Amino acid sequence: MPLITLNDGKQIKYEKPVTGDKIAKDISLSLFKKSLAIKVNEELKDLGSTISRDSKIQIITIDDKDAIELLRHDSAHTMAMAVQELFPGTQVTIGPVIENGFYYDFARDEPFTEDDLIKIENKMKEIVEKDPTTRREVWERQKAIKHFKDIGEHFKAEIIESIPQSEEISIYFHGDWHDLCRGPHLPSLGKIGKAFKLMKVAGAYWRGDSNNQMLQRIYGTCWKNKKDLDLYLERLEEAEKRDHRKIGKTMDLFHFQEESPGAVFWHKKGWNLFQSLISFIRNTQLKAGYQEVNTPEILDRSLWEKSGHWEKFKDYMYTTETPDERTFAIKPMNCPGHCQIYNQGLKSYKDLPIKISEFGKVHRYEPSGSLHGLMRVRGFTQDDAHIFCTEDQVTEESVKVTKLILDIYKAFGFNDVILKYADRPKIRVGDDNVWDKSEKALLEAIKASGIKYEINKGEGAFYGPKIEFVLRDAIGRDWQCGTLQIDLNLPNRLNSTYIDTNGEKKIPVMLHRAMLGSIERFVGILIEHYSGKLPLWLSPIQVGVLTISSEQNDYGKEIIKLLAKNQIRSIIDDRNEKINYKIREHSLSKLPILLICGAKEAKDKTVTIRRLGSEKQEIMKLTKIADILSKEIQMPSVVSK
RNA sequence: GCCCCUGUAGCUCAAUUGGUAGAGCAACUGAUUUGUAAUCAGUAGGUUCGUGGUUCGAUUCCGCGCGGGGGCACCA
Repeated sequence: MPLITLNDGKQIKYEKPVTGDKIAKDISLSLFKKSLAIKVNEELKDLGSTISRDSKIQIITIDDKDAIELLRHDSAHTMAMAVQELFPGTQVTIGPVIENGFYYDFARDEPFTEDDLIKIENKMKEIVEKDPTTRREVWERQKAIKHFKDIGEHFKAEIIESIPQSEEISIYFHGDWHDLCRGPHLPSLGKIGKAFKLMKVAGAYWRGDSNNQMLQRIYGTCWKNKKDLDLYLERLEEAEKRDHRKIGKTMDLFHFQEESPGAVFWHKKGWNLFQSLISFIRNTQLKAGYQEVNTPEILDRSLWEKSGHWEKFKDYMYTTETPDERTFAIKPMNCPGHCQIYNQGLKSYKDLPIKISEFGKVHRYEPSGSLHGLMRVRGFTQDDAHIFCTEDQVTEESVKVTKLILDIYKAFGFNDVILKYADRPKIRVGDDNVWDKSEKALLEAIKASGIKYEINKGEGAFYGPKIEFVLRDAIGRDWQCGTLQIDLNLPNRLNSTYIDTNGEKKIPVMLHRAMLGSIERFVGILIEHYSGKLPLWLSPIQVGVLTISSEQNDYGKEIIKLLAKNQIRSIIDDRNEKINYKIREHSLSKLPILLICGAKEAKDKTVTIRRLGSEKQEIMKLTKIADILSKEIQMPSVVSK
């Protein structure tokens, strides 16, 4: 005799088991018409499911947070239905809900074309219009396997075989069409509404394994109403406008070319930006007790064998044979080099921690399909550092690194950061008690930061646990940049030691850390974050002096000389063009400060300032300008305690 | 690496059933000396990514290679 408690506290007593739709109807007919599903004791279920025990329930309508997932899941089914109607013989596999939408993976020999997508979307609209009702059945496992094999759905049969025995095999019917599915689903497909759109076709491996067959994945998006759909599409457009590849071209920062895929040609403005970042990091970490070094680009194969990288990554390393028949690898990382510097001379516990940093350029032969503008390249520069310390120092050092990284991010306006913590994997090196210590140290560092974090269980490196630093940009996208890893393995392999208080040789713990990660990639992230409108201190050109007519060209040259003396990066535009033309051109190139000088300014020894994004004009004395601008262009100062 | 799409002037894009390429912006030249987001006129600019093939003829159709894009897989 179930006693149903609604989320407003009201209770309804039923004499026998009751379905969700009955409850909704009993509350009000208008609610029933809107209802999409039911939450029973916090678990989302079909509206038609039966409740036989006392339960706390909530009727889910389009206004509930959970509704959108149902809509997207049903959209995936509708798409599969449409595909199978239009392209008989296509096998369905899986079709989950993802952020902003859904996809479904299909097995079909013929590729889907852009035109097919339109056809499929139209067919989906037809299906939604017909509004087929949903029915759930539970099948006996063997019967289900046989059924799906008989109708040629071999992937589905394989999925059923892998479902744990404890779970039931539920089949959902939408009208005549049916699919194996865990559910829950909407009462009928008409409830999906009209705010959906198919986005793109892509390849995807069956079960995410590159050894398996490649399937065709169709991505779609679905929202609760047209307005939300339009907002989403606008957001995509906005992201496209910010694309660093596009902005990088228009701002003349860098380019790529065929002869070196995945390698950046930095133009003078891009390189200036790049160097500003390095200066900032250099200043900040020198204050935090790091020593900067530089190690060889090319090192003998034997060192990589010793470090273990050869065995694991040799297919992704660039190598070179020299005339004396030696094999060298172009460094894919800096740590073995840093161990060599550490190893020079005997170290005492009193010397630790030793923090070795390098803006090391590394090369990795990344898979061709993974290359993506500055975000994934084959040659990149890390703001890398390795901290050699005793086991007792690990916690303190981890806390310091975490704090330093978060402070650095704040300087760019990245205040929304999350941490991902990955602990010991199944296959690993090192004693469990050292793992215990390392994991504890990292967790303490995370807790000390007060930042929210996620745990990636068993995802740590084979040599130690790690934290990854993920920042959220101005339009809400997440980028993984920094990393802090505890390494219990490499110092041992490369014979790094120190003498402890008892005069015994010990192996130090090594912390790997990068803050921006790849500088190349970070430049890309910044371009997209700021949409090209870089803060003054990062702008390759900070000030443009624009003359109104050629009469003021000498005065303009006087100004840029003054600015250069004060290390303000400036250019003069003394072309014979209208002021409107010059302003437009430099505004489009995202030049932050324009100093306009005409006859009036030249006479009064002033300039008129116009800042990017504002039409306000401000007149300033030439005697003050250097002072004011020098202050404004200062890079942020981070003192991390 | 795998699947699909794609590659035309410095940039953004055109070129009807296959008939050896065209526009805007930029560049260059000249005129204009200009007051807060495009002054006017003229000139020049291309082995249509490379390479084979089909064809009387290929930017267009086909094969291969390379690059780029969207995903998947990978990411020390």
